[in-house]
Amino acid sequence: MRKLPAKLASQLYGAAELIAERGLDGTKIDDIAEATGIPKATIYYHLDGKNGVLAFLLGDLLDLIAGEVGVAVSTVEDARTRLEAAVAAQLSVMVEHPFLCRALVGDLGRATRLPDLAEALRSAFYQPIEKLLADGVADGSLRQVADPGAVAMSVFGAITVAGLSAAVEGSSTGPSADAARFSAAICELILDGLATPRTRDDHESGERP
Amino acid sequence: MRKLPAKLASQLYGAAELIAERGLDGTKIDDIAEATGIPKATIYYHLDGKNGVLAFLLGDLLDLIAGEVGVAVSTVEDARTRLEAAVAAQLSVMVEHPFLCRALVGDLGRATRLPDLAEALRSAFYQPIEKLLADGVADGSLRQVADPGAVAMSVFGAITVAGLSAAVEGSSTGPSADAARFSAAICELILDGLATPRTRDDHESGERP
DNA sequence: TGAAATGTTGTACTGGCAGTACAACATAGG
DNA sequence: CCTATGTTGTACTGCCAGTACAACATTTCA
Repeated sequence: MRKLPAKLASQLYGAAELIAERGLDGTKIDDIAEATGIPKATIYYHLDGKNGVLAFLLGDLLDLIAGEVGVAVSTVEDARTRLEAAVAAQLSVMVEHPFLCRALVGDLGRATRLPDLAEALRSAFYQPIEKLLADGVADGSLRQVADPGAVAMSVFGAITVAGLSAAVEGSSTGPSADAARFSAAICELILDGLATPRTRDDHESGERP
Repeated sequence: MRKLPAKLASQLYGAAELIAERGLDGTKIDDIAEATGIPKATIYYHLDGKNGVLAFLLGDLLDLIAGEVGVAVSTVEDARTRLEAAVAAQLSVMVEHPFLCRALVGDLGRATRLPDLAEALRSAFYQPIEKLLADGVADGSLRQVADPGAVAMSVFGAITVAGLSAAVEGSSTGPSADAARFSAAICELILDGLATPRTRDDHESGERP
């Protein structure tokens, strides 16, 4: 069931929009066959049914994200700069694959129940961030926080939800402009915060009860 | 659908864990009937099938969240303080209803395709935040940002994903401790940001001596 | 009280669709 | 040319959501 021929793989992408639009449940195997031009029997020959189709498509997306983020993160810059690059990379891949992102969010439950995908999700989205935050504390470019795990999860949420919303909504300005806009907004938020300077000073004397 | 009798409503909650665990697809109507003690025919008499069950459960959760957050937001404090209260309120409801939260995230696609729920989702989660950010700029307790919509979406993501993860993971310390921990982490992040003070000065020309 | 309205439930059935079985056909490569 | 492996049409199976409906229960109110 592994190593799908390249031709079939590319045809399969034709199913992404369908799945994004109606969800996997609302999509019949015969619809997928028709939309992709791959006969039903052939789909079953290579893939493990509907879930297999989803797993293939999303696995690809996650690999792509993990790859781009991986590149963005492996520079010699300080962690803060790499964090900005990682945010931009993740958003850019997401915005360029709106159908896959919509399929992902729409069938998130299924995706997390497919063992490989659950792990791929984690390593594409969450882990790079967790690591960057730790690096940042080490190299002094990011603040030490009280609960790094919880903060990493929130940062992950901020980026991912923004990315999904960008992917879902589409835009007038084109994908790369979108990615840049969201990326700037997220970095502004997670790096500088929303408190006005006055309020910030109130806090710096004593950390918290 | 008409108004479900209170007794049935309370029994229906027995289905939440099932749905959270296996997803709505993996849950047969007969399983729901057995788990709740409500005969299948009765379920169909009152509700619109499986989706109806999900819609009822999630609708309830969203109302609860919207309600608590609504209370937290309607004080006379400044927007920043109210934002902290709203975060705490949302997390506390989420952590207290882990099964419903897991069902929500697992069947997010379905949920967003159920018209009432899509709107309820938006008004429970996103809108209060959007409003608070605007209020904060007005009353000076929060910074003006370049792209308020994108920032609101990210804040929404930070809170919601953290809440979901708290709900999914469960905890050793008990629900209210969890909510407090995450709430503190999120506020630290979205109010003060992660950049070290040195780096912050690089950005805001005349802010601090 | 009694009878109509409304709700409750068991049982039996239907239809749609995922997944399977398999045979016929194609193609590659050794 | 013969065997491996891949491709595809067709026909079938089994599961399960949803429906139909009749029998029974409870509430309402005249």
